[in-house]
This record gives sequence, C-alpha cells and structure tokens, in this order.
Amino acid sequence: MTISDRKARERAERERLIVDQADRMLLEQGYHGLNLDELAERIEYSKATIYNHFNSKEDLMAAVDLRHLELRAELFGRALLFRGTTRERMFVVGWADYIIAMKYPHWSSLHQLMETRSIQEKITQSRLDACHRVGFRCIQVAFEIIRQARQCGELPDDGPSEAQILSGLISLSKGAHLLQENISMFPEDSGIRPLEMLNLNYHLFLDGAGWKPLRHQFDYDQTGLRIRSEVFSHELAALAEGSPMA
Amino acid sequence: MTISDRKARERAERERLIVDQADRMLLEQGYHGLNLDELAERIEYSKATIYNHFNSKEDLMAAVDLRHLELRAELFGRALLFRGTTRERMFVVGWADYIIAMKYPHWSSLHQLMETRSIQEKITQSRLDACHRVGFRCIQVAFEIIRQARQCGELPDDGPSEAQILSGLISLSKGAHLLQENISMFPEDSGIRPLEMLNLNYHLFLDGAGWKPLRHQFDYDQTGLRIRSEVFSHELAALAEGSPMA
DNA sequence: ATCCTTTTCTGACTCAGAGTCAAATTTTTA
DNA sequence: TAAAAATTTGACTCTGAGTCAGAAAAGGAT
Repeated sequence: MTISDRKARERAERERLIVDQADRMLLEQGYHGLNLDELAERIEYSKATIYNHFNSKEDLMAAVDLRHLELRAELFGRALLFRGTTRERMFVVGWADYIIAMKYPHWSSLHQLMETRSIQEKITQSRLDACHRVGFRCIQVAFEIIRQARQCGELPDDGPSEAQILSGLISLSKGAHLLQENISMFPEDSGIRPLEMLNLNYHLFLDGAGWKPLRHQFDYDQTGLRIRSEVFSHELAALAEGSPMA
Repeated sequence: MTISDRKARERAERERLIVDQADRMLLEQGYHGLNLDELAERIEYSKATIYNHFNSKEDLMAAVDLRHLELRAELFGRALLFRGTTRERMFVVGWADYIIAMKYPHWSSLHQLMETRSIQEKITQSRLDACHRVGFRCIQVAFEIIRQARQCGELPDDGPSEAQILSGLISLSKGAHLLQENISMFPEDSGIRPLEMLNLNYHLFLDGAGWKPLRHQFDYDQTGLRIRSEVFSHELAALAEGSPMA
C-alpha cells in the first residue's frame, strides 16, 4: 500500500502547513485575526481545503492548542527522570510549566479561550478526546510523583490525598496563568505578580501538605539551578536572557 | 431638573430590562444563544436601542458580568464583620466565593469567557474600569484581612508578603473554578473534585504560610457552621429551595 | 392647541466571515 | 488512453453583529 502511504503523508504534511500558519496568525493577530479566507490565501489552498481537514475554525484552533499541549507533555515527562527527592522532581514540572509560558506567551491566552464552554461546543469529539488524552499525560506525571512521595515516606501517610494535592497544584498553576493574563485588573501598586509568585506559592502549599523536605530543610535554590542546567538548558538557551522566577 | 431625572431613571430601568433578559438568555442558551435580534424581540425594543446602551454584544455581556461581580463584592464585604480570628474571617471570603458558584453556576463560565483577551478587546474602557473597580473591592477585603492578621501576629512577620498570600488564595480559587468547568478533561476515576477540595487546599496553603491558628489547632468545622448560619443563612436558604436568581 | 426643537427609537439596510457544494481538476487504475 | 476515484476549489449561502437616515415621540414656547 505504498500509494496510500504517500497520500497519508501528504495529507499530514498539509495539515501541518495549515496548523503552522494558523498558529502564526494567532500569534500575530490574536483570535479575531485568524480569518480563514486570509489563512487560505497564505497557505495557497482554498478555504474549502481547510474544511477538508477541520470541521470548524474552533476545531482548527484546537489543533494548534493540541500541538502546544504535546510539547508540554514532553517537558513534563522529563520530571520523572530527575535524580533527587520527590519534591524536587515535582518542581521540575513547575519549571516546565513556567518555561512553556515564557516561550509561548500567546499560548496562555489561546489555551484559556480553548477551555471555554462556548468554544469547546464546536470542536470535534475526537479532537477533544485527543486534547484530553495529552492533558492527562501531563497530569499523570504529577500523579506519579505524588505517589512516589507517599511510597517513600516523604509525603506523610495521614496527609491529604493524592487527588487533593494534585488539584491544589493544578489550581495554583492555572490560577496564576489566568491572573497573569488579566494583570491589568490590579492597580499597579498592588504588588501582585502572579507568575513570579507561583514558585513560592507551590512551596507554601507543599509545606502545608507536609511534603518533606520542607522549604527550610533544603536548598531549593540549588535545585532550581540544577533543573535549569540539567533538564531545560536547551530550552532556556533558546529563550532570550532575563527570566524572573526566583 | 426633575424631567431629566425621570429620563435618567427610565434609561436605567430600560438598561436593567436589557441586562436582565440578556442574563436569562445566557443562562438558558449560553453564549451562542445570546442573539441580539432575539433579545430585541424579547424586550420589545429594536436592536438599535440595545446599541444605544451598549457598544457591542461583549459590552452587554460585561454588564451582565458586572452585576454578578457586585453581588460578589457585597458577600465578600461581610467577611470584615465576622467576629473571630483573622483566619476564620478569611474563610468567610472562601464561603462567599463558594456560595456564588453554587447559586449562579452559569456565571462561572460566563466570567471565564469575559476574562478572555478576545472578549475584553471589545468592551468599552469605562465598563472595563467598572469591572476592575468592583473586582478590586473584592480583593481589598482579602487584603485587609491579611493585613489585620499580620498586625495581630497571627501571621508571622517574617512570613510571605501580603501580595504573595493574596495571589496564592486567588489562584487557588480561580484555578478550582476553571477545573470545575472543565471537569470532563479528567477521567472519572481520577477522584479530582476541584470545588469540594478547594476548602482543604486553602487550609494547606495557609498552614504553609504559617497563618495561626493552624488547621490542627482549631475547630474550623465549627467555623464553617457559624459562617453558614450567621453570615449566609439567607443565601443558603434560598439555595436549598432551588430558586436561582433571587 | 400649534409649531418648532430636541431627544429617542427603529426599519431596513451593510458587511464580514464562517461554512457549503456542485463541478472542475488531478491522480489512480485498468 | 479512457474510465473511475479522489481531491480541490470558485462561487456561492447564511447568520448575526453592527449602522444610520429618517420617523416618532417628548419637551418647550407662544
């Protein structure tokens, strides 16, 4: 079946072309700037061809989102390989999250929009499922680390449940990204800088959950340095200098 | 100027009529169900009249959102009057947040949409400012309570900054509501129930921040009972009867 | 009441852009 | 090389937000 193999490849390539260009337009001009007539012109195919791949504009946007989600899952996965305490490993996940936000600042607002009911209504079920699967891969990494922590006693047996801790960490992350998007709703002097504060918030929460070693029993700054150089040096080099995140 | 007074009143009344009906349509049929032609028919005015009050569909939705925000600010404000420790007072805010979510389940998704870049672009600056002002009133309540806690020593002087704690609490809340909206992205057996877990997450976080009395030094269940009966009994009674939109 | 002015309202548009489809074009097969 | 199958597209439709010139109503002066 060599011909249909080639056709499948060509189809996948065209799909990539469409998603690439859509991503670029989203970056340059935001949601309203993603106009399918213009997109068709840019990729030098007709609009109907786009609809041959995607059922709606939102479906296409989900494909863009999905691609970022996949990268995210890849970066998250590296946490499992990090040599150190379980709590250190969890911070690799936090760093991955942060790096994605820095590297693709527009993705945050796209993803926020994609998680909206009114958008999700218009996405193909199969693509929605794909998004959920990848999203769940990310979560499973965190879940696995929490499980390890409990097993090796770094997380007390009588402490909060795995799901509880997971929900707290995800909430902290999602909430911080949301706040960052809407930073303008705070007066300038409020001193709230969500993303910069996220790291310490993780620590406060995990201290509260009793995840050893506690913040004061360990040099987590050192961990940050190790993570940056051992796990994400490539990604950080690609980023221009000057990133906060204490 | 009694005539222009009357006119202003009539105008405000019509505006209320529009916002009421828009809110109802949003509740019944979601974002896409809010069709301005249909809305015009329902209120028995022409569509152009709607545009006499609001600059765009999104602007109208912001007005709906604003009304809920105002109720929220009202409920939050009650926290300052609660007699108890500062940490108990903070939990009044948490409960207010929860009650709003229960009472207006559709508001959560509306508000999520309203905080989106692509929507905010289309809102009048003055209305956006109004939203921010009310939102900030909510935040100030929490800020004030944190300040009191520091002052009376329940929050250690060498602990995290006010803004740090505030950002954590807001993130936990926003994140949990976001997760609740997208609960379908978790497999059923994951055991994640964001809103139910939110309360304990607040406690873990505040324990981590060292806000006395810690979770184990105090009967916070009792506090919950007191808050329900002393502060929000009226709202909870209305809720139990299942009468949305008081 | 009558006429003029100001304010408010609306019918009948425009316009953008998502989404469709029958027919043209290209590719495969025989 | 011609019929069949798959792919692509130009030219549509359709929805719904947003506009505006002029009609209608209200206010004010005589």
